[in-house]
Amino acid sequence: MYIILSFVLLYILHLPMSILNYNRSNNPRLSESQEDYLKEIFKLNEVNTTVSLQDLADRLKVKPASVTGMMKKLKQLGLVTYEPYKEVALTDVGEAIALEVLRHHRLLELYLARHLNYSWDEIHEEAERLEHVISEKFEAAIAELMGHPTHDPHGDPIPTIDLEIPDSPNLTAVTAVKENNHAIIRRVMTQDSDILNMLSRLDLTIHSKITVTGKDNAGIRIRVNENQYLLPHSIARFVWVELASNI
Amino acid sequence: MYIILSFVLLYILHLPMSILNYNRSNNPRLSESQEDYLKEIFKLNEVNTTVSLQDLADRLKVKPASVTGMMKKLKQLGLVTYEPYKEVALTDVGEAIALEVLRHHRLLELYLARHLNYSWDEIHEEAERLEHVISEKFEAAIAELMGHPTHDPHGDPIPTIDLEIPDSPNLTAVTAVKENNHAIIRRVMTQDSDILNMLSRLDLTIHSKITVTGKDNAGIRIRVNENQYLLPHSIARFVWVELASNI
DNA sequence: ACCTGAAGTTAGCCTCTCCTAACTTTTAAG
DNA sequence: CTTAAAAGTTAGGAGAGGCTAACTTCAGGT
Repeated sequence: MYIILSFVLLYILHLPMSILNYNRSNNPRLSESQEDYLKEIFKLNEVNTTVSLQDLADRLKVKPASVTGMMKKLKQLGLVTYEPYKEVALTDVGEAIALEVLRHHRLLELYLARHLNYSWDEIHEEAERLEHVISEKFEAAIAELMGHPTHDPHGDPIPTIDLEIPDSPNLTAVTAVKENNHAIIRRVMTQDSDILNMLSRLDLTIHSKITVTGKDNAGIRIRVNENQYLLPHSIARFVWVELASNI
Repeated sequence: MYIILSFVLLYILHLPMSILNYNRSNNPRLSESQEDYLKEIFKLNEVNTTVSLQDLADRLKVKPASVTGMMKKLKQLGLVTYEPYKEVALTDVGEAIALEVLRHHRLLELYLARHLNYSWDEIHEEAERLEHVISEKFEAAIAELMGHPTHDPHGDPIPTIDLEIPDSPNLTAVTAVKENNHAIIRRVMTQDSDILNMLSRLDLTIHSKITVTGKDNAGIRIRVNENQYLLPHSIARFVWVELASNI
């Protein structure tokens, strides 16, 4: 009864229905698996133009057959668009849910680092489990406590409460920086704890100031705090920087 | 290989195997359901002499048939003792796991209250979901941050790292306090948020000092901070106090 | 000692998410 | 333009954890 009334009210007020969809608490509660699928589709979509089921299967560590099955279910729920043998994409509602989960994840990563003394190679795994179970109240509480931060400890943007992705500075791959140029590390696009751990042992973390001193086919040579390091391509490819004129 | 070596080492050193069992990280990872069953058996066992499957079914909001099924599984895993048509009890390993989950729960409740401004009627539900997914590191971090507390916001004891239940003061049911006697509230044995919410609106919370001013069959009359209230039996029965000679 | 109702069990079924194996469609290389 | 490899689908099944309905066992009151 109240539900019907709400719809009538919405119609009278000419409000877009979509604002309802974007409020996660109004959506049917999804399983953790389903949230993971949506989140992964979103992340792949940021990198690739098109999302293949194979990629999805690799990232989620399941077999392609399982992905096909889940895509049918998510389509049924109106969260993805998909036809057999075609690529997948999120609907607006699906994307909203993905962003909500991503917001939880990244807020949690920052919270763990700032308030519970986690190092940046430990936060991902813990946030991966917590992101599905925290309430809106928990989300609001930590966001408030941290002053509504815009980026997590890896430099990844944290979706706002309205599920917008905040602007990031214009970034360059560190591998593309010219010799003798200065730069500030702004984003490290991996969650591999060995790599993160190694980077921080070299004093390389978000906001570190570096100078590129040379490049060869082994990797890229940089100076940080008076120290010289060779950053192999296998690691350098994850590091994104903001160019700086001086240092 | 290393595993075999560890066992050999244990044998040489004559260490009891059981110390391994008591370390949860060495136990096979249980499902959230299984953890909930163990926790509930433990809590029922604290109150009743014997744990019936019916009680368990009620507490877990599940049908008795499901409990029978799970008991078989937990027995298989060596976590409970049980024969058809007989009562259930935890084994030492089962109890250790129950205490570990309870420790997570109660530490989380206190953490939410102290650090994220949750009121005591909101903490239980959130902790109920988080308790299963936090790591040992998370547990250690919040325990450390709070100075290894012994009791949660409802006055329930928090099992120590070694899974011992800390001593609590000798408590009396508030309904058993004599007229004109003083007492301090030390434990409120319910998680019902309506009741908790109502109590805190009356300034009744852990460590509140009260005086019993009268009793009749509607309930018990008390004074708190110059205010007089009637506490109905339906609520008073959850409140446990420490007797105080003066106030 | 018996009977009845409560407590507990069993069998069979459901949904969820994953799997394998065999198949079909798409794509890209020659 | 053909064709083989890659990508995706289908069918059938596993196991976890619920359920209902029908059954068995137990325990208390007369």
